[in-house]
Amino acid sequence: MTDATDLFFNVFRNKNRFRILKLLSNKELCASELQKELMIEQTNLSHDLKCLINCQFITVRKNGRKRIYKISPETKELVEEVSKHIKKYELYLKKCNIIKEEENEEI
Amino acid sequence: MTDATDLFFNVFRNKNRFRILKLLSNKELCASELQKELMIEQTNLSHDLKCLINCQFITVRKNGRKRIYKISPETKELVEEVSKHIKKYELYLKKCNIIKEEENEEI
DNA sequence: TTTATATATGAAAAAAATTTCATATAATAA
DNA sequence: TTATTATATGAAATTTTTTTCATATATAAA
Repeated sequence: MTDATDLFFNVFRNKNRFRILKLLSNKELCASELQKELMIEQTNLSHDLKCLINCQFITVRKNGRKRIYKISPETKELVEEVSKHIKKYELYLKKCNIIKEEENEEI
Repeated sequence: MTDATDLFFNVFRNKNRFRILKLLSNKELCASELQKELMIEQTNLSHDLKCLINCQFITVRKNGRKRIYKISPETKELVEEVSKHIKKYELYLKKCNIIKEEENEEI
């Protein structure tokens, strides 16, 4: 069951994890900086960071009592490609939502 | 909460839905043909197809008692790009799995 | 028309993922 | 040392997704 496709989506499917990866694409950040940006619970963020580390999508290094997170070059490239596509098909994707909303109105 | 990123992942995150899109990238297929290829439950497939139709990632047309599914050109391009990336980083993604397995062994 | 084939649907059950909570650890400052 | 800051962890609770089940519908063949 765990082929490359699964592994890819296991990590990327999560909105917060994807947002973390996008932030780390710009520069290295520590957990508290990520927390401030993403407005998510500390403990929650910590779980997501662990997930990303397990998958080697990001790496950590200690600096005082902070931990600095860094995205891997391969993952950075991947995030940029996916972001590009989401942006490119934004209108198209938003249309999907309109259809869903119309469906809900019918009920 | 429903921005383009969410919408994108809502559809693409599912393994079966992604496999459907990959099959439809090659040629139009009816549900029973998809079922044979994917080896998934009829009712299950039907639910996934509905999801993809709702999002306009695929379209349907009737032909006798069969329904022929067709991927949209934009989605086809998107699937190809993501597939290309998954293939490119296959080894890298598989490493993630090894790490997870090692973690499990420690327990 | 009855039967068979192809597909859809909705609700319940099951599984998986995410969030919350309570607490732990590690490093530095006081 | 003790307190504080920064982050991690595991388990329980919650939420979301997927699967299953029972049944419906639509078309064509017999």
